[in-house]
Amino acid sequence: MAEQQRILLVDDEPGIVRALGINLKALGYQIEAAADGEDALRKAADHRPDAVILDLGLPGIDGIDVIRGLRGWTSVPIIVLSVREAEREKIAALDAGADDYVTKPFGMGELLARLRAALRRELEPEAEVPVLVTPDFTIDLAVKRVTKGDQEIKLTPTEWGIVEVLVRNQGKLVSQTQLLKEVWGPQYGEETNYLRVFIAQVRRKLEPQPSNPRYFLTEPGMGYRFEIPGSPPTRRSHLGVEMK
Amino acid sequence: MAEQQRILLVDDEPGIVRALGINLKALGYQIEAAADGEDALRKAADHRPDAVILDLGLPGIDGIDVIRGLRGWTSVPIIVLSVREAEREKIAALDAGADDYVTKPFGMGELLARLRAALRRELEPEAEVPVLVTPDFTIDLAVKRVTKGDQEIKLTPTEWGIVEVLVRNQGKLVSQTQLLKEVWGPQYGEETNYLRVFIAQVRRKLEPQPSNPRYFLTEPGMGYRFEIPGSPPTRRSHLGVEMK
DNA sequence: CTCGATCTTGACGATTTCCTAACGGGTCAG
DNA sequence: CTGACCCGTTAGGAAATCGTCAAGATCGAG
Repeated sequence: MAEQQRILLVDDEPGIVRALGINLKALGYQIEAAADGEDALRKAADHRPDAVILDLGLPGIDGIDVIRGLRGWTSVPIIVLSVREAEREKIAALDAGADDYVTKPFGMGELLARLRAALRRELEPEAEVPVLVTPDFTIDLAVKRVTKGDQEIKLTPTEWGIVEVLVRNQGKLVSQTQLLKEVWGPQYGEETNYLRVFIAQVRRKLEPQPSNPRYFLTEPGMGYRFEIPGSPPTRRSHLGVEMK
Repeated sequence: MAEQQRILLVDDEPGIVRALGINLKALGYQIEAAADGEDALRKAADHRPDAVILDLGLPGIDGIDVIRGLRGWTSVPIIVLSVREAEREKIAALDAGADDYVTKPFGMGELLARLRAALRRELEPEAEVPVLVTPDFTIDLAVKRVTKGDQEIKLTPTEWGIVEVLVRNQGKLVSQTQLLKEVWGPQYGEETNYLRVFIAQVRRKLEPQPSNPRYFLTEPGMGYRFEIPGSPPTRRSHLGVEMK
Protein backbone atom coordinates (compact mmCIF):
# COMPACT_ATOMS: atom_id res chain seq x y z
CA MET A 1 0.00 0.00 0.00
CA ALA A 2 2.72 2.41 0.99
CA GLU A 3 4.17 1.90 -2.46
CA GLN A 4 5.48 5.25 -3.64
CA GLN A 5 3.94 6.50 -6.82
CA ARG A 6 6.30 7.68 -9.52
CA ILE A 7 5.73 10.92 -11.39
CA LEU A 8 7.58 11.90 -14.53
CA LEU A 9 7.95 15.66 -14.66
CA VAL A 10 8.73 17.04 -18.10
CA ASP A 11 9.57 20.73 -18.23
CA ASP A 12 12.46 22.83 -19.39
CA GLU A 13 11.95 25.63 -16.90
CA PRO A 14 14.05 24.86 -13.85
CA GLY A 15 11.83 27.04 -11.68
CA ILE A 16 8.73 25.04 -12.30
CA VAL A 17 10.54 21.76 -11.97
CA ARG A 18 11.98 22.77 -8.65
CA ALA A 19 8.75 24.12 -7.23
CA LEU A 20 6.67 21.20 -8.36
CA GLY A 21 9.31 18.69 -7.48
CA ILE A 22 9.55 19.89 -3.92
CA ASN A 23 5.83 19.83 -3.45
CA LEU A 24 5.40 16.42 -4.92
CA LYS A 25 8.24 14.89 -3.00
CA ALA A 26 6.86 16.35 0.20
CA LEU A 27 3.63 14.57 -0.55
CA GLY A 28 5.34 11.25 -0.91
CA TYR A 29 5.64 10.97 -4.65
CA GLN A 30 8.81 9.84 -6.29
CA ILE A 31 9.95 12.29 -8.94
CA GLU A 32 11.77 11.76 -12.19
CA ALA A 33 12.53 14.84 -14.28
CA ALA A 34 13.10 15.25 -17.98
CA ALA A 35 13.95 18.44 -19.80
CA ASP A 36 12.97 17.64 -23.37
CA GLY A 37 10.84 15.32 -25.41
CA GLU A 38 13.36 12.63 -26.28
CA ASP A 39 14.47 12.46 -22.70
CA ALA A 40 10.88 12.21 -21.57
CA LEU A 41 10.09 9.29 -23.85
CA ARG A 42 13.23 7.48 -22.85
CA LYS A 43 12.70 7.96 -19.14
CA ALA A 44 9.06 6.97 -19.41
CA ALA A 45 10.08 3.70 -21.00
CA ASP A 46 12.72 3.14 -18.36
CA HIS A 47 10.93 4.09 -15.21
CA ARG A 48 7.30 3.33 -16.01
CA PRO A 49 5.88 6.28 -14.11
CA ASP A 50 2.37 6.24 -12.67
CA ALA A 51 1.66 9.66 -14.12
CA VAL A 52 3.30 12.21 -16.39
CA ILE A 53 3.17 15.96 -16.01
CA LEU A 54 4.15 17.44 -19.33
CA ASP A 55 4.91 21.00 -20.30
CA LEU A 56 3.95 21.60 -23.91
CA GLY A 57 6.47 24.35 -24.51
CA LEU A 58 9.45 22.11 -24.92
CA PRO A 59 12.55 22.52 -27.01
CA GLY A 60 13.03 19.83 -29.62
CA ILE A 61 10.07 17.55 -30.21
CA ASP A 62 6.63 19.04 -30.15
CA GLY A 63 4.76 18.32 -26.96
CA ILE A 64 1.89 16.80 -28.88
CA ASP A 65 4.26 14.29 -30.37
CA VAL A 66 5.45 13.34 -26.93
CA ILE A 67 1.88 12.56 -26.00
CA ARG A 68 1.46 10.44 -29.09
CA GLY A 69 4.75 8.74 -28.42
CA LEU A 70 3.64 7.76 -24.96
CA ARG A 71 0.19 6.72 -26.01
CA GLY A 72 1.69 4.31 -28.46
CA TRP A 73 2.46 1.89 -25.73
CA THR A 74 1.15 3.07 -22.41
CA SER A 75 -2.02 4.43 -20.93
CA VAL A 76 -0.28 6.30 -18.13
CA PRO A 77 -2.19 9.47 -17.17
CA ILE A 78 -0.78 12.58 -18.80
CA ILE A 79 -1.43 16.04 -17.43
CA VAL A 80 -0.42 18.80 -19.80
CA LEU A 81 0.82 22.17 -18.66
CA SER A 82 0.86 25.10 -21.01
CA VAL A 83 0.96 28.83 -21.13
CA ARG A 84 -1.19 28.78 -24.19
CA GLU A 85 -4.85 29.36 -23.60
CA ALA A 86 -5.71 28.70 -27.23
CA GLU A 87 -8.55 26.25 -27.55
CA ARG A 88 -7.09 24.60 -30.62
CA GLU A 89 -4.06 23.66 -28.63
CA LYS A 90 -6.09 22.19 -25.82
CA ILE A 91 -8.20 20.13 -28.15
CA ALA A 92 -5.17 18.87 -30.02
CA ALA A 93 -3.46 17.81 -26.81
CA LEU A 94 -6.53 16.13 -25.39
CA ASP A 95 -7.30 14.31 -28.59
CA ALA A 96 -3.73 13.19 -28.88
CA GLY A 97 -4.29 11.34 -25.65
CA ALA A 98 -3.69 13.75 -22.80
CA ASP A 99 -5.90 13.28 -19.78
CA ASP A 100 -5.98 16.84 -18.56
CA TYR A 101 -4.84 20.28 -19.59
CA VAL A 102 -3.87 22.99 -17.14
CA THR A 103 -2.96 26.51 -18.21
CA LYS A 104 -0.18 28.36 -16.52
CA PRO A 105 -0.19 30.11 -14.22
CA PHE A 106 -1.97 27.48 -12.20
CA GLY A 107 -2.62 26.97 -8.55
CA MET A 108 -0.45 24.32 -7.02
CA GLY A 109 -3.40 22.99 -5.10
CA GLU A 110 -5.44 22.57 -8.23
CA LEU A 111 -2.68 20.78 -10.07
CA LEU A 112 -2.22 18.41 -7.19
CA ALA A 113 -5.92 17.74 -7.05
CA ARG A 114 -5.96 17.00 -10.75
CA LEU A 115 -3.00 14.73 -10.28
CA ARG A 116 -4.82 12.87 -7.52
CA ALA A 117 -7.85 12.54 -9.75
CA ALA A 118 -5.71 11.11 -12.54
CA LEU A 119 -3.89 8.68 -10.28
CA ARG A 120 -7.11 7.57 -8.63
CA ARG A 121 -8.38 6.39 -11.99
CA GLU A 122 -5.30 4.43 -12.81
CA LEU A 123 -5.63 1.66 -10.28
CA GLU A 124 -4.85 -1.16 -12.63
CA PRO A 125 -1.16 -1.81 -13.17
CA GLU A 126 -1.45 -3.41 -16.60
CA ALA A 127 2.02 -4.74 -17.18
CA GLU A 128 2.49 -4.68 -20.92
CA VAL A 129 5.30 -5.80 -23.07
CA PRO A 130 6.02 -2.90 -25.35
CA VAL A 131 8.14 -5.00 -27.64
CA LEU A 132 6.58 -7.61 -29.86
CA VAL A 133 8.46 -10.32 -31.65
CA THR A 134 7.27 -12.38 -34.59
CA PRO A 135 9.13 -14.81 -36.81
CA ASP A 136 9.30 -12.15 -39.50
CA PHE A 137 9.75 -8.83 -37.73
CA THR A 138 10.03 -7.11 -34.40
CA ILE A 139 8.04 -4.12 -33.22
CA ASP A 140 9.17 -1.94 -30.37
CA LEU A 141 6.25 0.24 -29.40
CA ALA A 142 8.12 2.41 -26.93
CA VAL A 143 10.90 3.34 -29.33
CA LYS A 144 8.71 3.26 -32.43
CA ARG A 145 10.95 0.98 -34.38
CA VAL A 146 10.37 -2.00 -36.59
CA THR A 147 13.11 -4.38 -37.55
CA LYS A 148 12.98 -7.15 -40.07
CA GLY A 149 15.76 -9.59 -39.60
CA ASP A 150 18.55 -7.27 -38.61
CA GLN A 151 17.67 -4.25 -40.65
CA GLU A 152 15.37 -1.45 -39.73
CA ILE A 153 12.14 -0.86 -41.60
CA LYS A 154 11.18 2.75 -42.00
CA LEU A 155 7.52 3.56 -41.58
CA THR A 156 5.87 6.86 -42.29
CA PRO A 157 3.92 8.45 -39.43
CA THR A 158 0.57 7.25 -40.72
CA GLU A 159 1.81 3.77 -41.42
CA TRP A 160 3.17 3.63 -37.93
CA GLY A 161 -0.13 4.83 -36.55
CA ILE A 162 -1.89 1.92 -38.14
CA VAL A 163 0.66 -0.61 -37.00
CA GLU A 164 0.55 0.78 -33.51
CA VAL A 165 -3.19 0.62 -33.10
CA LEU A 166 -3.45 -2.85 -34.55
CA VAL A 167 -0.57 -4.23 -32.56
CA ARG A 168 -1.81 -2.72 -29.34
CA ASN A 169 -5.08 -4.54 -29.94
CA GLN A 170 -3.31 -7.70 -30.87
CA GLY A 171 -5.72 -10.47 -31.73
CA LYS A 172 -8.67 -8.16 -31.47
CA LEU A 173 -10.70 -7.08 -34.40
CA VAL A 174 -10.48 -3.34 -34.98
CA SER A 175 -13.31 -1.82 -36.99
CA GLN A 176 -12.51 0.55 -39.81
CA THR A 177 -14.08 3.50 -38.05
CA GLN A 178 -12.22 2.79 -34.86
CA LEU A 179 -8.96 2.57 -36.73
CA LEU A 180 -9.65 5.77 -38.61
CA LYS A 181 -10.57 7.63 -35.46
CA GLU A 182 -7.51 6.46 -33.62
CA VAL A 183 -5.05 7.25 -36.36
CA TRP A 184 -6.55 10.25 -38.14
CA GLY A 185 -8.58 11.76 -35.33
CA PRO A 186 -12.09 11.67 -33.94
CA GLN A 187 -13.66 13.57 -36.81
CA TYR A 188 -12.85 10.80 -39.27
CA GLY A 189 -14.68 7.56 -39.65
CA GLU A 190 -15.94 7.15 -43.20
CA GLU A 191 -12.77 7.41 -45.22
CA THR A 192 -12.18 3.71 -45.55
CA ASN A 193 -10.21 4.23 -48.73
CA TYR A 194 -7.38 5.71 -46.69
CA LEU A 195 -7.18 2.47 -44.84
CA ARG A 196 -7.02 0.38 -47.94
CA VAL A 197 -4.08 2.40 -49.19
CA PHE A 198 -2.11 2.35 -45.97
CA ILE A 199 -2.85 -1.20 -44.99
CA ALA A 200 -1.48 -2.20 -48.37
CA GLN A 201 1.58 -0.08 -47.71
CA VAL A 202 2.17 -1.68 -44.34
CA ARG A 203 1.79 -5.14 -45.74
CA ARG A 204 4.22 -4.36 -48.51
CA LYS A 205 6.78 -3.40 -45.93
CA LEU A 206 6.23 -6.04 -43.29
CA GLU A 207 4.48 -9.07 -44.63
CA PRO A 208 6.77 -11.76 -46.02
CA GLN A 209 4.21 -12.19 -48.76
CA PRO A 210 2.17 -9.00 -49.07
CA SER A 211 -0.51 -10.49 -51.27
CA ASN A 212 -1.11 -13.22 -48.73
CA PRO A 213 -1.11 -11.47 -45.39
CA ARG A 214 -0.34 -13.52 -42.34
CA TYR A 215 -0.21 -10.77 -39.74
CA PHE A 216 -2.35 -7.88 -40.87
CA LEU A 217 -5.56 -9.63 -41.69
CA THR A 218 -8.68 -8.29 -43.33
CA GLU A 219 -11.99 -9.30 -41.89
CA PRO A 220 -14.23 -8.39 -44.81
CA GLY A 221 -16.88 -5.89 -43.91
CA MET A 222 -15.79 -5.74 -40.31
CA GLY A 223 -12.29 -4.42 -39.97
CA TYR A 224 -8.71 -5.48 -39.55
CA ARG A 225 -6.92 -7.67 -37.11
CA PHE A 226 -3.28 -8.09 -36.20
CA GLU A 227 -2.28 -11.53 -35.17
CA ILE A 228 0.77 -13.69 -34.89
CA PRO A 229 0.12 -16.89 -36.77
CA GLY A 230 0.04 -19.92 -34.56
CA SER A 231 -0.83 -18.08 -31.39
CA PRO A 232 -4.59 -17.67 -31.50
CA PRO A 233 -5.45 -21.11 -30.09
CA THR A 234 -3.21 -20.42 -27.12
CA ARG A 235 -5.19 -17.40 -26.09
CA ARG A 236 -7.12 -16.79 -22.93
CA SER A 237 -5.68 -18.50 -19.98
CA HIS A 238 -6.72 -15.33 -18.23
CA LEU A 239 -10.21 -16.07 -17.07
CA GLY A 240 -11.39 -18.27 -19.83
CA VAL A 241 -13.00 -21.33 -18.44
CA GLU A 242 -12.87 -24.52 -20.37
CA MET A 243 -15.75 -26.91 -20.34
CA LYS A 244 -14.19 -29.56 -22.48
CA MET B 1 -21.42 -0.58 -34.97
CA ALA B 2 -20.76 2.59 -33.11
CA GLU B 3 -22.92 1.99 -30.08
CA GLN B 4 -24.25 5.34 -29.04
CA GLN B 5 -22.71 6.64 -25.88
CA ARG B 6 -25.01 8.08 -23.27
CA ILE B 7 -24.28 11.38 -21.60
CA LEU B 8 -26.10 12.65 -18.55
CA LEU B 9 -26.29 16.43 -18.65
CA VAL B 10 -27.01 18.05 -15.31
CA ASP B 11 -27.65 21.78 -15.38
CA ASP B 12 -30.45 24.08 -14.35
CA GLU B 13 -29.80 26.71 -17.01
CA PRO B 14 -31.93 25.83 -20.03
CA GLY B 15 -29.61 27.78 -22.31
CA ILE B 16 -26.61 25.67 -21.53
CA VAL B 17 -28.56 22.46 -21.68
CA ARG B 18 -29.96 23.34 -25.05
CA ALA B 19 -26.66 24.44 -26.55
CA LEU B 20 -24.73 21.49 -25.23
CA GLY B 21 -27.50 19.07 -25.97
CA ILE B 22 -27.69 20.04 -29.60
CA ASN B 23 -23.97 19.79 -30.06
CA LEU B 24 -23.72 16.45 -28.37
CA LYS B 25 -26.62 14.95 -30.22
CA ALA B 26 -25.20 16.13 -33.49
CA LEU B 27 -22.04 14.24 -32.64
CA GLY B 28 -23.93 11.04 -32.08
CA TYR B 29 -24.20 10.99 -28.33
CA GLN B 30 -27.41 10.12 -26.65
CA ILE B 31 -28.43 12.78 -24.16
CA GLU B 32 -30.29 12.57 -20.90
CA ALA B 33 -30.90 15.80 -19.04
CA ALA B 34 -31.47 16.48 -15.37
CA ALA B 35 -32.17 19.83 -13.76
CA ASP B 36 -31.25 19.19 -10.16
CA GLY B 37 -29.24 16.89 -7.97
CA GLU B 38 -31.90 14.39 -6.97
CA ASP B 39 -33.00 14.07 -10.54
CA ALA B 40 -29.41 13.57 -11.62
CA LEU B 41 -28.78 10.77 -9.17
CA ARG B 42 -31.99 9.06 -10.10
CA LYS B 43 -31.40 9.30 -13.82
CA ALA B 44 -27.82 8.14 -13.46
CA ALA B 45 -29.02 5.01 -11.72
CA ASP B 46 -31.69 4.44 -14.32
CA HIS B 47 -29.81 5.11 -17.50
CA ARG B 48 -26.26 4.18 -16.60
CA PRO B 49 -24.65 6.95 -18.64
CA ASP B 50 -21.15 6.64 -20.03
CA ALA B 51 -20.28 10.10 -18.76
CA VAL B 52 -21.80 12.85 -16.65
CA ILE B 53 -21.50 16.57 -17.25
CA LEU B 54 -22.41 18.30 -14.03
CA ASP B 55 -22.99 21.94 -13.26
CA LEU B 56 -22.02 22.72 -9.70
CA GLY B 57 -24.41 25.62 -9.30
CA LEU B 58 -27.52 23.58 -8.79
CA PRO B 59 -30.59 24.27 -6.74
CA GLY B 60 -31.21 21.76 -4.01
CA ILE B 61 -28.39 19.37 -3.25
CA ASP B 62 -24.89 20.71 -3.37
CA GLY B 63 -23.01 19.69 -6.49
CA ILE B 64 -20.24 18.14 -4.44
CA ASP B 65 -22.77 15.87 -2.82
CA VAL B 66 -23.97 14.78 -6.22
CA ILE B 67 -20.44 13.75 -7.03
CA ARG B 68 -20.18 11.81 -3.81
CA GLY B 69 -23.55 10.25 -4.45
CA LEU B 70 -22.43 9.02 -7.81
CA ARG B 71 -19.07 7.85 -6.63
CA GLY B 72 -20.76 5.69 -4.06
CA TRP B 73 -21.61 3.14 -6.68
CA THR B 74 -20.14 4.05 -10.04
CA SER B 75 -16.89 5.17 -11.55
CA VAL B 76 -18.52 6.89 -14.51
CA PRO B 77 -16.46 9.89 -15.65
CA ILE B 78 -17.75 13.15 -14.21
CA ILE B 79 -16.91 16.48 -15.80
CA VAL B 80 -17.79 19.44 -13.62
CA LEU B 81 -18.85 22.81 -14.96
CA SER B 82 -18.75 25.86 -12.79
CA VAL B 83 -18.64 29.62 -12.89
CA ARG B 84 -16.48 29.64 -9.83
CA GLU B 85 -12.82 29.97 -10.49
CA ALA B 86 -11.99 29.52 -6.81
CA GLU B 87 -9.27 26.95 -6.32
CA ARG B 88 -10.81 25.60 -3.14
CA GLU B 89 -13.88 24.69 -5.08
CA LYS B 90 -11.95 22.92 -7.79
CA ILE B 91 -9.95 20.92 -5.33
CA ALA B 92 -13.04 19.94 -3.41
CA ALA B 93 -14.81 18.77 -6.54
CA LEU B 94 -11.83 16.83 -7.86
CA ASP B 95 -11.15 15.21 -4.53
CA ALA B 96 -14.79 14.30 -4.17
CA GLY B 97 -14.33 12.21 -7.27
CA ALA B 98 -14.79 14.45 -10.27
CA ASP B 99 -12.60 13.67 -13.24
CA ASP B 100 -12.34 17.14 -14.67
CA TYR B 101 -13.30 20.68 -13.88
CA VAL B 102 -14.12 23.30 -16.50
CA THR B 103 -14.86 26.91 -15.66
CA LYS B 104 -17.55 28.81 -17.48
CA PRO B 105 -17.45 30.41 -19.88
CA PHE B 106 -15.81 27.57 -21.72
CA GLY B 107 -15.18 26.81 -25.35
CA MET B 108 -17.48 24.19 -26.71
CA GLY B 109 -14.62 22.55 -28.53
CA GLU B 110 -12.60 22.24 -25.38
CA LEU B 111 -15.43 20.72 -23.44
CA LEU B 112 -16.04 18.21 -26.18
CA ALA B 113 -12.37 17.32 -26.27
CA ARG B 114 -12.36 16.81 -22.52
CA LEU B 115 -15.43 14.68 -22.86
CA ARG B 116 -13.72 12.56 -25.48
CA ALA B 117 -10.71 12.21 -23.23
CA ALA B 118 -12.89 11.07 -20.36
CA LEU B 119 -14.82 8.60 -22.47
CA ARG B 120 -11.66 7.25 -24.01
CA ARG B 121 -10.27 6.42 -20.57
CA GLU B 122 -13.41 4.67 -19.55
CA LEU B 123 -13.28 2.53 -22.62
CA GLU B 124 -10.04 0.88 -21.55
CA PRO B 125 -11.19 -1.32 -18.69
CA GLU B 126 -12.26 -3.87 -21.27
CA ALA B 127 -14.84 -5.08 -18.85
CA GLU B 128 -14.17 -8.76 -18.51
CA VAL B 129 -16.23 -9.78 -21.48
CA PRO B 130 -16.13 -13.47 -20.86
CA VAL B 131 -15.47 -15.96 -23.56
CA LEU B 132 -18.37 -18.22 -24.16
CA VAL B 133 -17.40 -21.84 -24.45
CA THR B 134 -19.60 -24.64 -25.64
CA PRO B 135 -18.69 -28.21 -26.44
CA ASP B 136 -18.83 -27.37 -30.13
CA PHE B 137 -17.47 -23.85 -30.51
CA THR B 138 -16.14 -20.84 -28.69
CA ILE B 139 -17.30 -17.27 -29.01
CA ASP B 140 -15.12 -14.39 -27.90
CA LEU B 141 -17.28 -11.30 -27.97
CA ALA B 142 -14.51 -8.86 -27.12
CA VAL B 143 -12.26 -9.95 -29.93
CA LYS B 144 -15.06 -10.81 -32.31
CA ARG B 145 -13.88 -14.27 -33.07
CA VAL B 146 -15.48 -17.67 -33.26
CA THR B 147 -13.50 -20.88 -33.11
CA LYS B 148 -14.63 -24.38 -33.75
CA GLY B 149 -12.20 -26.90 -32.45
CA ASP B 150 -8.94 -25.20 -33.20
CA GLN B 151 -9.84 -23.53 -36.43
CA GLU B 152 -11.36 -20.16 -36.89
CA ILE B 153 -14.83 -19.69 -38.29
CA LYS B 154 -15.26 -16.61 -40.40
CA LEU B 155 -18.53 -14.76 -39.98
CA THR B 156 -19.78 -11.94 -42.16
CA PRO B 157 -20.87 -8.72 -40.44
CA THR B 158 -24.54 -9.61 -40.52
CA GLU B 159 -23.96 -13.14 -39.31
CA TRP B 160 -21.87 -11.78 -36.51
CA GLY B 161 -24.58 -9.28 -35.65
CA ILE B 162 -27.08 -12.06 -35.19
CA VAL B 163 -24.76 -14.22 -33.16
CA GLU B 164 -23.84 -11.29 -30.97
CA VAL B 165 -27.39 -10.29 -30.16
CA LEU B 166 -28.51 -13.81 -29.46
CA VAL B 167 -25.49 -14.67 -27.35
CA ARG B 168 -25.79 -11.47 -25.36
CA ASN B 169 -29.33 -12.50 -24.53
CA GLN B 170 -28.34 -16.05 -23.84
CA GLY B 171 -31.25 -18.18 -22.73
CA LYS B 172 -33.71 -15.43 -23.42
CA LEU B 173 -36.10 -15.34 -26.31
CA VAL B 174 -35.37 -12.63 -28.85
CA SER B 175 -38.34 -11.69 -30.99
CA GLN B 176 -37.90 -11.45 -34.72
CA THR B 177 -38.59 -7.75 -34.84
CA GLN B 178 -36.17 -7.10 -32.01
CA LEU B 179 -33.49 -9.07 -33.76
CA LEU B 180 -34.13 -7.28 -37.02
CA LYS B 181 -34.00 -3.89 -35.38
CA GLU B 182 -30.80 -4.64 -33.52
CA VAL B 183 -28.93 -6.02 -36.49
CA TRP B 184 -30.34 -4.16 -39.47
CA GLY B 185 -31.44 -0.95 -37.82
CA PRO B 186 -34.50 0.61 -36.25
CA GLN B 187 -36.38 1.02 -39.52
CA TYR B 188 -36.58 -2.73 -40.04
CA GLY B 189 -38.91 -5.14 -38.33
CA GLU B 190 -40.99 -6.98 -40.89
CA GLU B 191 -38.36 -8.57 -43.07
CA THR B 192 -38.41 -11.94 -41.38
CA ASN B 193 -37.14 -13.58 -44.52
CA TYR B 194 -33.75 -11.98 -43.91
CA LEU B 195 -33.65 -13.79 -40.63
CA ARG B 196 -34.46 -17.13 -42.10
CA VAL B 197 -31.58 -16.81 -44.50
CA PHE B 198 -28.99 -15.66 -42.01
CA ILE B 199 -30.01 -17.90 -39.17
CA ALA B 200 -29.60 -20.79 -41.56
CA GLN B 201 -26.17 -19.46 -42.50
CA VAL B 202 -25.12 -19.23 -38.88
CA ARG B 203 -26.32 -22.71 -38.14
CA ARG B 204 -24.49 -24.05 -41.14
CA LYS B 205 -21.30 -22.58 -39.80
CA LEU B 206 -21.65 -23.33 -36.12
CA GLU B 207 -24.10 -26.08 -35.41
CA PRO B 208 -22.64 -29.59 -35.40
CA GLN B 209 -25.80 -30.66 -37.14
CA PRO B 210 -27.35 -27.67 -38.89
CA SER B 211 -30.65 -29.32 -39.63
CA ASN B 212 -31.07 -30.15 -35.97
CA PRO B 213 -30.06 -27.01 -34.13
CA ARG B 214 -28.94 -27.39 -30.55
CA TYR B 215 -27.79 -23.85 -29.89
CA PHE B 216 -29.65 -21.47 -32.16
CA LEU B 217 -33.21 -22.50 -31.52
CA THR B 218 -36.38 -21.43 -33.27
CA GLU B 219 -39.34 -20.51 -31.18
CA PRO B 220 -42.07 -20.86 -33.80
CA GLY B 221 -44.12 -17.75 -34.27
CA MET B 222 -42.10 -15.80 -31.74
CA GLY B 223 -38.41 -15.56 -32.39
CA TYR B 224 -35.07 -17.18 -31.70
CA ARG B 225 -33.14 -18.17 -28.66
CA PHE B 226 -29.51 -19.03 -28.05
CA GLU B 227 -28.86 -21.62 -25.45
CA ILE B 228 -26.21 -24.07 -24.40
CA PRO B 229 -27.72 -27.54 -24.20
CA GLY B 230 -27.66 -28.93 -20.71
CA SER B 231 -27.46 -25.60 -19.00
CA PRO B 232 -30.99 -24.16 -19.03
CA PRO B 233 -32.26 -25.97 -15.92
CA THR B 234 -29.53 -24.59 -13.69
CA ARG B 235 -29.12 -20.89 -13.37
CA ARG B 236 -25.92 -19.92 -15.11
CA SER B 237 -23.73 -17.04 -14.12
CA HIS B 238 -23.86 -14.02 -16.31
CA LEU B 239 -22.73 -15.22 -19.66
CA GLY B 240 -22.38 -18.90 -19.41
CA VAL B 241 -18.92 -18.82 -17.99
CA GLU B 242 -18.72 -21.09 -15.07
CA MET B 243 -16.49 -21.23 -12.10
CA LYS B 244 -15.59 -24.86 -12.12
C1' DC C 1 12.37 27.57 -56.16
C1' DT C 2 12.82 22.70 -56.70
C1' DC C 3 12.88 18.27 -54.93
C1' DG C 4 11.43 14.28 -52.39
C1' DA C 5 8.60 12.18 -49.15
C1' DT C 6 4.07 11.70 -47.58
C1' DC C 7 -0.66 11.97 -47.67
C1' DT C 8 -5.10 12.49 -50.34
C1' DT C 9 -8.19 11.28 -53.97
C1' DG C 10 -10.27 8.86 -57.76
C1' DA C 11 -10.90 4.93 -60.52
C1' DC C 12 -10.72 -0.02 -61.85
C1' DG C 13 -11.63 -5.01 -61.69
C1' DA C 14 -11.99 -8.91 -58.30
C1' DT C 15 -14.05 -10.61 -54.57
C1' DT C 16 -17.29 -10.97 -50.90
C1' DT C 17 -21.57 -10.10 -48.95
C1' DC C 18 -26.34 -9.08 -49.13
C1' DC C 19 -30.92 -9.00 -50.86
C1' DT C 20 -34.63 -11.29 -53.12
C1' DA C 21 -37.66 -14.62 -54.80
C1' DA C 22 -39.11 -19.03 -55.27
C1' DC C 23 -39.69 -23.77 -53.68
C1' DG C 24 -40.56 -27.42 -50.31
C1' DG C 25 -41.65 -29.32 -45.93
C1' DG C 26 -43.61 -29.26 -41.83
C1' DT C 27 -47.91 -28.01 -38.67
C1' DC C 28 -52.56 -26.98 -37.69
C1' DA C 29 -57.51 -25.76 -38.34
C1' DG C 30 -61.38 -26.38 -40.85
C1' DC D 1 -57.81 -33.52 -47.58
C1' DT D 2 -56.83 -28.80 -48.26
C1' DG D 3 -55.20 -24.44 -47.68
C1' DA D 4 -52.91 -21.08 -44.71
C1' DC D 5 -48.97 -20.15 -42.30
C1' DC D 6 -44.36 -20.34 -40.81
C1' DC D 7 -39.84 -21.84 -41.32
C1' DG D 8 -35.65 -23.80 -43.77
C1' DT D 9 -33.17 -24.05 -48.03
C1' DT D 10 -31.26 -22.72 -52.34
C1' DA D 11 -29.31 -19.87 -55.86
C1' DG D 12 -28.41 -16.00 -58.86
C1' DG D 13 -27.85 -11.24 -59.57
C1' DA D 14 -27.35 -6.62 -57.23
C1' DA D 15 -24.60 -4.05 -54.24
C1' DA D 16 -20.94 -3.12 -51.26
C1' DT D 17 -16.18 -3.86 -50.00
C1' DC D 18 -11.32 -4.69 -50.88
C1' DG D 19 -6.72 -4.48 -53.09
C1' DT D 20 -4.26 -2.00 -56.40
C1' DC D 21 -2.44 1.59 -59.13
C1' DA D 22 -1.47 6.12 -60.35
C1' DA D 23 -2.12 10.83 -60.57
C1' DG D 24 -2.72 15.33 -57.82
C1' DA D 25 -1.95 17.92 -53.41
C1' DT D 26 0.69 19.12 -49.51
C1' DC D 27 4.61 20.08 -46.86
C1' DG D 28 9.31 20.67 -45.28
C1' DA D 29 14.27 20.66 -46.50
C1' DG D 30 17.76 22.22 -49.08
